[in-house]
Amino acid sequence: MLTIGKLGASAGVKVPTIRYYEQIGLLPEAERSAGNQRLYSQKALERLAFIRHARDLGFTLEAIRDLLSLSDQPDQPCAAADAIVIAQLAEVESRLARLGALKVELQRILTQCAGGKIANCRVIEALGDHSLCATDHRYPGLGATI
Amino acid sequence: MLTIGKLGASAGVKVPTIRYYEQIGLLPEAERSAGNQRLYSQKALERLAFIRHARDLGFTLEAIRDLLSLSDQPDQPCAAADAIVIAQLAEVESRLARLGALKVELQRILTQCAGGKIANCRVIEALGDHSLCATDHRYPGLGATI
DNA sequence: CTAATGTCTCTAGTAACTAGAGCTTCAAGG
DNA sequence: CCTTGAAGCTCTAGTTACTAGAGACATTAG
Repeated sequence: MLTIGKLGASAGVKVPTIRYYEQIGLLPEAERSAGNQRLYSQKALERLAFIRHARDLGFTLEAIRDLLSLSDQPDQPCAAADAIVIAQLAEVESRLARLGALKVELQRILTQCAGGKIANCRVIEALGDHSLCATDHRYPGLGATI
Repeated sequence: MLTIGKLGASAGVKVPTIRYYEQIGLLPEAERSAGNQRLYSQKALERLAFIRHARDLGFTLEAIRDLLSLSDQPDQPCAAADAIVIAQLAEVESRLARLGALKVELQRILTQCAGGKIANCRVIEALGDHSLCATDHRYPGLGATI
C-alpha cells in the first residue's frame, strides 16, 4: 500500500491533483489508514498512470473518464476507444494548422519592425489591423487547451 | 457613437465579453447615455479590434494589456513591443513542437489497434503506459491556451 | 401604444488544477 | 518516551478568459 505522496511520486502527479481527481470521481475513494490517511494499491497506481499519460497526450478529463470506463469493460469492442483517440487526433491536427498560421503571421509581423519608436511601429499597427495579415488566422472560440 | 451591440458586431466580440474587458480594466469605462447604456467612439472600436486581433494571434490578456499601454506611449522604442511578440512566437513554436509529437504518438497508437475487444486493445494499453511510446511527449504543466 | 429587442447589473459556472490556512498523523532521532 | 519535522487532512478561494442566466430597465419598429 502506498501513501498519497508515494503514489504521486510514482505516477508523476502532484498530491493535490490526486485528491482533486478523487473529488471529481476520476479516481475511486481511497481506502484509509487508522489515522485517516489515504492508502493506494498497485491498481490505483496503474489507473493514475493511465490518467497522467492520457493527460500528457492532451486528452481532457472527460475523455479520460470515458476511456477509463471503457477499460473497465474488457468485452466491449475497441471502436469506442478508437473513436475517442481519433477525435483527439483531429483536435491536435486542427490546432497544429492554426498554430502554424499563427507562427507565420507572428514572424511576418516581426520582420516589419524597423526598430524605431512605437508611434510608427509596424508591430503595433499589424496587431491592430487584421487586414494587414497575410493569412486568415481567425478563430471563433479561443481558449482551447494545449 | 455606437451602442455596445453595434460595437461588438463591428469588432467581432460578444457583448458580455466587452463588458468583461471593461470590468478588468482592459477597456476604459464607457460613456453612458441618458438611459445608462454604454456608448462607444470610433477610438474604442479600434482598441477593441486591437484586442480581438491580438487574442486571435494567441496573446494573453496580460500581454495585450502591456501592448496597449505601449501603444499609448508613442515615443517609447519598439523594443518592448517586439519582445512581447517574440515571446509569443516562442510560445507558439514550443506548442507546435509538442503538438507535433502528440500527433505522431496518437497516430502510432491508432495503427496498433486491430479492432478487437477492449481486453486486448492496444489503444488502451498504449494509453496506460508511456514506455510503449516512441516519442517523449511528456510535459510538465498542461493546460496552456490555444 | 405595444411588443420585441437590446441593455443593465449581478451571480455563478466552465477546465484543470494550484495555493494557502489551520489542523492532525507519522517516522526518525535522541 | 519524547520531540521535531515532514507529510497528510479538510476546506476555501484563486487562476484564465470568458459564458450563461435571472430579473429589471431602455429603446425602437410598427
